[in-house]
Order: sequence, then C-alpha cells, then structure tokens
Amino acid sequence: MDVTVSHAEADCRGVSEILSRVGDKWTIQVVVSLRLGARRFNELKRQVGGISQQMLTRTLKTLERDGLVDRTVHHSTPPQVQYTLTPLGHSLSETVRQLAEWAVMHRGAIEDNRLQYDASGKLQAFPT
Amino acid sequence: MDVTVSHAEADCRGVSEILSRVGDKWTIQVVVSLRLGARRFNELKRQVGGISQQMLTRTLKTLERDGLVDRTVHHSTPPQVQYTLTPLGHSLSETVRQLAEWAVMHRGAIEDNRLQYDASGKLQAFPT
DNA sequence: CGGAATCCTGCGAGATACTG
DNA sequence: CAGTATCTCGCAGGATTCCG
Repeated sequence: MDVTVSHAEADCRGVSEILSRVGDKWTIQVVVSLRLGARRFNELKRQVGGISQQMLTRTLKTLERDGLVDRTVHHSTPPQVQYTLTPLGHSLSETVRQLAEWAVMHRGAIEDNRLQYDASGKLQAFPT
Repeated sequence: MDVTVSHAEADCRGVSEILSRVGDKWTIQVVVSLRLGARRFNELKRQVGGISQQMLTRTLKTLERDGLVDRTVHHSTPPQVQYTLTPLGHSLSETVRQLAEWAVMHRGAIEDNRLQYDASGKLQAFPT
C-alpha cells in the first residue's frame, strides 16, 4: 500500500464506509433518538417506529461494536438494558446534525428538481 | 427556529432520505470527483474505479434528477458528455466534506473499538 | 464514446416464532 | 423485557450485450 497516493482517494473510501454505516435505513434514527437521552430496547423500538426488533438489534450491535453506543445491563426483574451514546457517538451525531440541516434546507429544492425532471419527458427513464 | 422538538421526527425522515441517497455506494465518490471539475462519462468511470457503467449511469441520472449535477451533451465525433456539479451539488459536497473530516478523524478510533469488541469474546456474535 | 436493455446474484431487511 | 434463530423476498448492484 503506497502511502504516497493522493490520500484524497483513500480518504474517500473511508468516508464512503462511514456514510454507508450512517446512511443505512435505521442508524440515524436510532442515534437521533439516543441523542435525547438513554433508552431501553423497547423504548427505542417504539420511538423509532417501523423498525423490526431484528434490525434494531443489529443496528445497536453495530453501533456498540463501533464504539458509538454503550450498552448497560441491569439484572433486575424484568431485566433492563440501557443504551446511551458514547462521546464518540455524540460527536458523530453533531456532525450528522449539520447534514440534517442541509437536508431540511434543500429538501424542497430537490423535490422541485425531481418534479421538473420527471415532467420533462424523461419519465420512463426513471423507474421509481 | 427549531425550538419545537416535535418536528424533529419529520425532519429525521427527510434526513434519512438524504443520507440514503448520499450514503449509497457510489454517489459520494462521484460527487467528490466532480468537485474537482467537469468530467466526461468514461473519465468518471476511470477515476471512481470499480464502478460499473450501469451504476455510474444510474448514479449520474439520479444526481441529475435531484438537480445536483448538470449534464451537457456535445454532438461531436466522438460524442462527448460533460458532467458538472450544480450550485446545489456544490453546497452538498461542502456539507459532506465536513462529515468526511469527521470520518477521517475518527476512523482509527472506530477500528480500534471494533478490534476490541471482536476480541472480547463476542466474535461469533458478529458474522462478517 | 455514452449509454440502454437484459440477466443474475447476494445481501438488506421484514415477519414470525422461540428462549432466558 | 430483551433478545436469537429462520425463512423469505426485494432490490441494489455486477457482468454482459446491444445501440446511435
């Protein structure tokens, strides 16, 4: 591996990986939910809405593995498991918030563009 | 502004959508490549590396549809098609760059966490 | 050269049922 | 309550071939 390559390329792959991780269907919503405070499993499940427990488990495990969330088990009856963001997770959520702002700000423009594009005779060129 | 916490949920969906769009396997790399200037189809294909022409076509079409890139056809021989970022596309690329910086900065930490996690006896808990 | 059309495959992800 | 285990299906995405 040659370190001399313009690291823009190498960086790009790293970024893509992070974006893929963060850009999957549920990660963001879980992180956003956790930003507001610690949650338990079913609390998250309810708050995220639409997620299956399978995917919630996977998402949380991945996040835990990456050191973005913390998992704490309380051996009570009934058993409780608390999830919280780690500092690293918080810093990510901050960064994501900026992208979120961009999204909120330009969402309308994007939708307008789509309508125009679809109306300009390229309808069949875009199978939704 | 966004004093009311309630619409955070609606925003979240919008953000998820943007993130999904931007977080797919190729979009970012194409955008990053276009940040440096206009490109032609096969130029992009070479520069991105590993992308099939199918996916490049799709990615570009989606980006064009969203108003993030501009497509200009020059009817010469051989025909040339130039792709450039629109202002909207540039503004997105700026925002993404910040996420990119986060990624580059914390990539190491994340990988460390993974190694630790995998080494802490939960190996089989993580198939991949 | 810049695509479009077609075929094929693996993985993301939902539903359901079972366990501790 | 907090998961794990299967089964299934859709679709992102690769390879290949054809077209203007």
